[in-house]
Amino acid sequence: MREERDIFSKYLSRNNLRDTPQRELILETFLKREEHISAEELYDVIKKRDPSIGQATVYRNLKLLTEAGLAREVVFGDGVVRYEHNYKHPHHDHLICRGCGKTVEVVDSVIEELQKRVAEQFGFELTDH
Amino acid sequence: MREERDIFSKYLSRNNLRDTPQRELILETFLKREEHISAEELYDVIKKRDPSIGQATVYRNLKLLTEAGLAREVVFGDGVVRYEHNYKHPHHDHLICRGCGKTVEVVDSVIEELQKRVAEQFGFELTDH
DNA sequence: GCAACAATTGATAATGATAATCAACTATGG
DNA sequence: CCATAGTTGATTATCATTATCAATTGTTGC
Repeated sequence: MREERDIFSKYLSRNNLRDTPQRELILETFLKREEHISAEELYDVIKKRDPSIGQATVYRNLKLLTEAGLAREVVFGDGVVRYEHNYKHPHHDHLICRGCGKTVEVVDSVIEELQKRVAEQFGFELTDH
Repeated sequence: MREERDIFSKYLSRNNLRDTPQRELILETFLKREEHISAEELYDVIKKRDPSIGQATVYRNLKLLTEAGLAREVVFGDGVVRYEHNYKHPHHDHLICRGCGKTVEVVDSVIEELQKRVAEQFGFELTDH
């Protein structure tokens, strides 16, 4: 948590961005959540602590956290972008139940390696999937 | 093309749905396209042949084609659903260039098998990814 | 500490893709 | 050919997200 905070404030000053109470609240709330969360959901949580916060601010700063390398976008295909931890939370895949929406995080190093190889075979550099 | 048409009309009659010129035009235009296409893009193409067609009709019937097993939705994460052939076009993955958007279709049976295995290991039945 | 200035915020309007609505129209079975 | 139920096209609504903009607030140099 301290580390993430450091990364964030370094990112801010390095980019001439400002440290605001809203940003700190958003960062803190995001870090507390271990599962992926949408901007809307995070907004709902944050509103309880600071009802004056605007949802645009949450959207904006989740993007900022992504740029700072602390968050990562995940797209499940239901039209909602979710965010999960990126710092010290290595890449993984998600199994998503079509029935109840429950998700499980999985990693298979063999699959990962094969995917990379397939991509390179076609002249692609694998950044994500 | 004949086969697809048969599948479609069978699907229609089996479900008390009607055969309309719009549906035929949409099916035909969709079948001609080998690459994935969005509802909007398909609408643009179809408009040239029948300017009176409504885009809602295109959206509706692409869904219908999907239910009939002729089309399949693909989600690339840019907020647009695209459709590709499903009949006699087995499952594959897409490599998508972040720069130019170019896509390549790939299949790796080892990856597929491993994915299935990982899913089952967590009690999931793999339907898609 | 404070003025000056640029970054940030919150509210709100705009956007873009897709879905819902509904009156007019049309395919199909009898 | 008629009745009925499905379909269409136009339009409005929705939902997530982004843009706008005036008001506010960090920050930096003095």
